Amino acid sequence: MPRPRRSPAPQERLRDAERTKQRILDAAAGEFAAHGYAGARIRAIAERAGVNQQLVSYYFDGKEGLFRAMSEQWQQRQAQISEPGTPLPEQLRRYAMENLHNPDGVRMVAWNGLQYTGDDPGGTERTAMLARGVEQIASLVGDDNPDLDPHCLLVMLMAACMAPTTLPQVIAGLCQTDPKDPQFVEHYADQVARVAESLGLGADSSGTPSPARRRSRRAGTGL
Amino acid sequence: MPRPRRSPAPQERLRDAERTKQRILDAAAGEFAAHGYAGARIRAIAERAGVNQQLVSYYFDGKEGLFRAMSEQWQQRQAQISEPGTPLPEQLRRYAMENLHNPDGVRMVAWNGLQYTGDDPGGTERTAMLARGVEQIASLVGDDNPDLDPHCLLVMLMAACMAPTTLPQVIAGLCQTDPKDPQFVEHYADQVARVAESLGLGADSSGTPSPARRRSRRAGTGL
DNA sequence: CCCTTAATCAAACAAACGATTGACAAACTC
DNA sequence: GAGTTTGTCAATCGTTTGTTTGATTAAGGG
Repeated sequence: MPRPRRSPAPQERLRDAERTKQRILDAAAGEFAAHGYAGARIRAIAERAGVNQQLVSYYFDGKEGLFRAMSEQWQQRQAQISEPGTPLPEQLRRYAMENLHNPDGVRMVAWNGLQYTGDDPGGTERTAMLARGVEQIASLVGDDNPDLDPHCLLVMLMAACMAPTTLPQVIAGLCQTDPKDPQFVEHYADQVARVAESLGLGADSSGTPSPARRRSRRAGTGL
Repeated sequence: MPRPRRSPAPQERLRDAERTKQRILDAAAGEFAAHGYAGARIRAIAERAGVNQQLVSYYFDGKEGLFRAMSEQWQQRQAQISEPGTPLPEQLRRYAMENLHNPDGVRMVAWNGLQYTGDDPGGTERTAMLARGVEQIASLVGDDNPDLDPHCLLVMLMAACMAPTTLPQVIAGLCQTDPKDPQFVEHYADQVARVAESLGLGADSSGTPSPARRRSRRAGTGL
């Protein structure tokens, strides 16, 4: 049995600063997403990460420093999930599905919104990503309905996508469903996409017709 | 100078349990709305109310009891601000204006959403109020677009209305505006109403055409 | 193999939190 | 007006919080 003395693959060391830092960051993401900044507990984060509580102060600048570091890394990842060239309704459908596949990310944005005091750690990337969406909207709805502000419209759609995470009480009361139920989230995501189509956003900038539409049609509204 | 010994108007007493309780409730609303449950401080609430901290435990069942009592009273008030018979776009415009006139109310709903664990203190009234909105939507959009779920649509619109409070970072980054600026909020509220109209919700159930539309028109969308 | 560096931990610390205690005085009862 | 009730407060308590200290041990370089 060959004993690898200097294996090229980094063998599992007992002490690895980078690995430990990442473990803490991941644990922090879960804890902050679950309870917000004020509700999160350093002890709980350390326990999740399986490390001593003191390491949080050792590697980061206390609770606030950890929160800032975690926010930046998180948003940096988050800003790279959008594929350009995808039709808007499909993009919205996918973002609404984040309520199911990445609820922590959605919650993070929501917490940051309520705790917003003027500075937005790592918000530049998200803004850049969203700006592309604004352009898509502008090119689609611009000549059709010149009184609609693309910026506001995108904000509305984004808020709408996040509703299963941000307004679960309302959904539970109104739809008589568990807001986390995969079937409902899928239904809701579909509805968001359909609303976007109804607003005339059903084609991407290259003129490709939206493939997501199924039985949806649009008769005269009488307006 | 007549000294009123038994004035019919309740003269200002030095000690008035009901008045103090209400002061605490009001202060609690401001504090909880500003910082959420975990971030709110009993000391700060007592300071806001101008009373001794101990009175919170005396009149209510600790922090949690105070939060519950405050939530119930708040939502009970909140559920009575909707005037039936108002066209949906106008109702939405007014609700979006709450971001300006009653930001605490909007923030309360948002905090409750993120902290939702299954029970919703006093959510029955809000559900009843929103159920009327669902019926309006159903009667308006039902035969026009049978694939749109009125429940989901109302949830989306409500989340969209709350965006200036729930997603101020996004608005600040995307619209280059102060999300609290009255001019912007007015603009945003107008936009929400216009979107509702574009979705075919521009008339109330009695068939009255929407009075809120100004320059908005509706050409063929090409769909 | 020794010695320095760095990663980790257990224990303790001061501050802040929510809650309790006991005293006191205004308001009400008779 | 005496006595009971009750609204209020100052002071303090036990707990939890985030952080710091000092010791311990793995890792790496000579």
